[in-house]
Amino acid sequence: MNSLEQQISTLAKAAVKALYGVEADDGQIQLQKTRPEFEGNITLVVFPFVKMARKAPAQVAAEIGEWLMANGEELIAKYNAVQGFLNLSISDAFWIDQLKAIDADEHYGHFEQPSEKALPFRKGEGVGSPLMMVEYSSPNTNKPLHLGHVRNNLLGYSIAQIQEANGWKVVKTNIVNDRGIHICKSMLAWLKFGNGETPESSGKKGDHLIGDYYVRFDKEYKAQIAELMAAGKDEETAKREAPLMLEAQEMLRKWEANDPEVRALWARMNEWVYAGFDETYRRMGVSFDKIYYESNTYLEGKSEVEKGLASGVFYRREDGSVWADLTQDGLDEKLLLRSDGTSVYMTQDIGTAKLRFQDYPIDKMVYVVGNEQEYHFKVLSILLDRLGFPFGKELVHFSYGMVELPNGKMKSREGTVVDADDLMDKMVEDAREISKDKVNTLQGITAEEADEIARKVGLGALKYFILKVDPRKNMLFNPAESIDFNGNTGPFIQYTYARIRSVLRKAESLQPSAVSSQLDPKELNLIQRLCEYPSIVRTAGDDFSPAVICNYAYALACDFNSFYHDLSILNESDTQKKALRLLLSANVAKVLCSAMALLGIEMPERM
RNA sequence: GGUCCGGUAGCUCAGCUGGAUAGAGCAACAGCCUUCUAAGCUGUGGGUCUCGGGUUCGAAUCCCGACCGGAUCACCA
Repeated sequence: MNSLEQQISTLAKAAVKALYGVEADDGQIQLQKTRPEFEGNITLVVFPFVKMARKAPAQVAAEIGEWLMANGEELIAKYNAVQGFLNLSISDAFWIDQLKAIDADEHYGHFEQPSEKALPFRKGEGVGSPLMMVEYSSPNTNKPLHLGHVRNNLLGYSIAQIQEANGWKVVKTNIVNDRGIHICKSMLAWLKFGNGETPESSGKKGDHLIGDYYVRFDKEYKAQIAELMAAGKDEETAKREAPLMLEAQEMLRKWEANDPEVRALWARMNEWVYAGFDETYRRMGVSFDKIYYESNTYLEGKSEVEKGLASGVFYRREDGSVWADLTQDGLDEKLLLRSDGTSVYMTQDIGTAKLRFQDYPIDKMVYVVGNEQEYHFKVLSILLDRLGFPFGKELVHFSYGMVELPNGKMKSREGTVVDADDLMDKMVEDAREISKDKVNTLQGITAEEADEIARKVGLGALKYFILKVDPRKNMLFNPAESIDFNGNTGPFIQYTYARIRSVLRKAESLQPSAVSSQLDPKELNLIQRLCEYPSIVRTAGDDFSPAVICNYAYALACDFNSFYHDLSILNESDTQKKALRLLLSANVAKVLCSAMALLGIEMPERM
């Protein structure tokens, strides 16, 4: 609730008290933005008072309207009552004050402290902002990043920005799954079929090179299975006994036993992958404050499980495997250590949590991981809590939906993936193509500037396309249809910004003190929109939803374009009106830029 | 089968803490550039908000029940 809503709310309560002698509670004060087809800015829904007034809704609305006009201290300029809706027109002076306040606030829309709703269990104990750790990306090191990872990375990065704006100290982290059978598969295929190929020798990006051998492994493995089945084995047996699989498993055992050769190869190939990932991350514009590797955390997890075993949180079965009993919580029993003593995913996550908590005073832990792992995180939350991690019980699994292709899910091994690097290339290329038609507006720019614009716009289109969808929902990506640059898109918002910047470049300095005191409806509408921004940031933070920011930025850009179309800024002869429009435009640009920054989208000065 | 999530225009999606005649974009059609960037603006057509009950002044929104789609319930990650 912003200050206007607060003021109206207080006045409305007083009106109800004075007119009908009843104390209205907060839940009965329902305010909404007035629909465009009616006159007014803010609307009070009076249905809740109809019973206590024992009058027709329209009459109640009119009575409250009259009272507010008489007692509203010039805040309310006009009112009209339509059925049970009381539409209030707020005075121009109020809006102009709001605009000046927004202009004066360098960090408009950013908060010092998290909202009440988001406050953690350690409330008040620490000094300064509470700390939120956001884990995202978390790739396997056997293949390059694809569109699914892109959604994860963009959501994770954006959520981190949004929470920072909401007053959290945020640590972005990445847990790299750098060990396991999948990496061994790539390693083995490379040894057998690679002929010593390196990123340098082939010119391939390291992660792509490794990914190629992962696919190669699968191909050869399937051939062996087919061979065994042709020789009379059933499928299960063939899968289990295929020589390549046995070799890969042997390699994993050697890795766990610290075999120097296997470890050296593993380290070398992982380095190739990291170099490739770094490039993709840099291009995507995401970053991390701290990176953990599972090869370093899984042993920590084992010892945590041992401790839990000693303290009776877990139990050991006859075959030596270790389990947690979650039946009290309505869940199953969960394996933590296999009978051969090796760790599972859950074990590693416990170990990672331990190290993280040693490294940072975490108040809130957020895992950005797909919705197929909801059960896993439900269990992890309970286990961390039982093991005594303060953030365990309230950990947030920021669960998002899959990215689907027209023919279904993406599968790395089957090659039905949209590669992250290719996709970014394509987007930037498309942006460059489109801007070629705009030579008249972009004349005189250097090749570097043109590259920068294409990069920002192409990536902006991609990021907005992904982030505007409610994270919880599955989303569809059709590679055959290119992502739009018109309509409800990133470039639309960037274009709006570039237009404003162009106007501001041509204008003299801003003079907030010399603005007009009269507002055109389009101007008022824009100011009102700007006023919504802080509460939008709060909602996006509380709900973990970059989509909320997207919707807002789009609405703001729409409002501005309508204003821009109807009213002249630089050619306005009334200097006070001109000053107001410049001030307004500058602040729309500021808020658009701020909102897009929360999405990780950069704004071009011209396009 | 149990649990969780989703179903809104031809397509992609908003709206969901109950409020006025359910909104955008794309696609289709018709207009607007001698004037601050036309990646823009304006208009037209397009809906059984999956279905059936219930709650109430009022339901796309809340509750119950179907149906459809997805995820998950591994000594996988």
